[in-house]
Order: sequence, then C-alpha cells, then structure tokens
Amino acid sequence: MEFTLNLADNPFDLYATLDSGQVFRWELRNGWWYGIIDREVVRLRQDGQALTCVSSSDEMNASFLHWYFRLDEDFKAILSVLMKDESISEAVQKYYGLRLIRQPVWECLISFIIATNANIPRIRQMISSICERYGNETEFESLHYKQFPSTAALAKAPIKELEDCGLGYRARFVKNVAESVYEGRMDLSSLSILDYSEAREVLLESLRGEKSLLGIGPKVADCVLLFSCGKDGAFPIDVWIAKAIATYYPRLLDDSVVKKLESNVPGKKVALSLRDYDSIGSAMRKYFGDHAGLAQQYLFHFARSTSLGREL
DNA sequence: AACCAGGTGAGGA
DNA sequence: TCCTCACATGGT
Repeated sequence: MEFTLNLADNPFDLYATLDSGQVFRWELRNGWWYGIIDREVVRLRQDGQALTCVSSSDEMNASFLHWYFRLDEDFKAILSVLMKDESISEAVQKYYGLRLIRQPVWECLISFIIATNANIPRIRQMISSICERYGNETEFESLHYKQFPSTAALAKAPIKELEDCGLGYRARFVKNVAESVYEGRMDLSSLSILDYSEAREVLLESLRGEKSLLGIGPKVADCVLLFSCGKDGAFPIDVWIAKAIATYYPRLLDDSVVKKLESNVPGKKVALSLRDYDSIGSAMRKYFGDHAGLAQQYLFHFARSTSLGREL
C-alpha cells in the first residue's frame, strides 16, 4: 500500500514528531522514517505538504495515519490556546507541527517503564534489544523487522534474559507488569474509555495490594495516558520538564514546590512527593487548559534541545 | 573519570 | 505522609 496525503494547511512536522521522545523505535534511513506500528512495517517521508506512506498492509491507510498522528484535529485552534506567553510560544514556533501520537498502549507502557532513569539513546537501545530477542518477525520489502514483544513473551521471559538486554534493575518491573497484563489483572484496553483520574488509578493502584514491585509511578502513568490513551491534560513531569518549569513558570507554583525544584543542584535529584507532583500537573492544566499535555511535549523537546540542562 | 539520564520502591522519621 | 537512598548501565 502506498499513498500520499496532502497536509494542506494542517501543520505537521514528521521529523520533530518522531524525534520528540514519545516513541523510540522509528529510524531515519535514506530519507525515509521506518517504523513498526503493531504488526505492520511502515516507511514515511514528508516533502513540504506531502506525507508519503508505504507499507505492506492495506490497514495502514490514510484514515489510520490521520488517527495515529492526530491529523484530524483542529491543531491551529489548540495551539492558539496554548501560546499564552513568550516561553511556550518560542517552543511551539521552533517545533511547529510537532504532534502527539496515538501509540499502542502496551508498547507505550513497557517503553516508559524502561525509560526510567535512562537517557533517550539508551532507552532506544534497550527497547531494540527486547524486540530483537522477543518480537515476532515481519517481512517488508525483502527485509526482516521485529514487532514489539507480546505480553505473553515478556511475561514468560526469565529475568536474567531481560537483564541481558541491558535493562538492569528494570527487568523485574517489566516482567512483573507483563505478567499482570498477560494474566488479565491489569486491563489496558479500559484506559481510553475511563476519564483521566480513573485511568490513572488503574495504572497506579490496581495491583498495589498484592504486589509491590510494579515500576509504574505518576510520571510513567502520565506518559501512557498522554501518548496512547488520549488524556490530553496529562502532564508528565521528568527531570527536563522540572527544569523548564522552574525556569519559565515559577509564578504558577507554590513557593515550597519552586524551592524543591531549584534545590535540584548537581549531586541531588528531584524528590517531588506525589502531592507536589500532582499540584504541578493541576497548575499546568489550569494555566494551559485541556491540552496541557501538548504544551508539555513542546517544553520537553525545547528544554532538551537548548542549553537548559547545562546551565541550571 | 565523574556525573547524568523522560523515576520508582523500600525503609525509616 | 514525606524524605533519602539504592538501583544497573551506558551516554556525555
């Protein structure tokens, strides 16, 4: 299947979108972005207003791609609400057309468990390793690609093997969550139906009683809710966003929270309580509105690309 | 060679 | 409920 979408005046930046740290498996080769969405291999390229898609499956059609990249929304209207000050406006202008993606929830959940306390190149490496070892193969244009591993494959994987994929101490979290999903104790398909706080409860609380080693905290939960469950108000707070907020938006936060963020000097780490974390999320939703999550994604990408990390 | 990375859970005040 | 610390490992 091959087709070309005309983006017309619908702002879209394929590169920024796939390079913004929401997805970890897309690769740029010879001018094409190669990716695997569920079972299907796809290659994409953007030439101005034209977005060309080639894949082996008829399911990878224009309407799916619209859904996946959220091209059917009134993006300009959403952005105009977000651009309330100089800081966010600069970030939006720099990566204009960066979109949130609707990615498969299982892959997203495992990916962001793996992402804890690691940098993006290493996250990509770890995910690539588990796909290589546990993923089913798909052929495309006479090359072989690996799908993201099934719940069964990761649930049954020995912890030692997962550690060998470079996961380190994350191995037991991945196996534990995989078992929970595989055995039906955690229902990922319910998340997009529930509202934000209900869905968050499912991720954070559903297994607390029986097992304490889960690996899903508020940040991982927010990533899943934002990047694959359509909870547009979710506002994941990682070290980069914490720096960005301390720099650009201290006026929106309680003094005590600002002090904690500012005390994040070399050698120390952000130690936000759940209460503080949630208060920041609420403040940002109040300020940016229902699409605060998109603002978060621009600020994240912007913070990482500037010298924010070194200067603070 | 240290320090850091899309954080979280355990344990103790 | 909050704070501190360990955690595996590779990037910078």
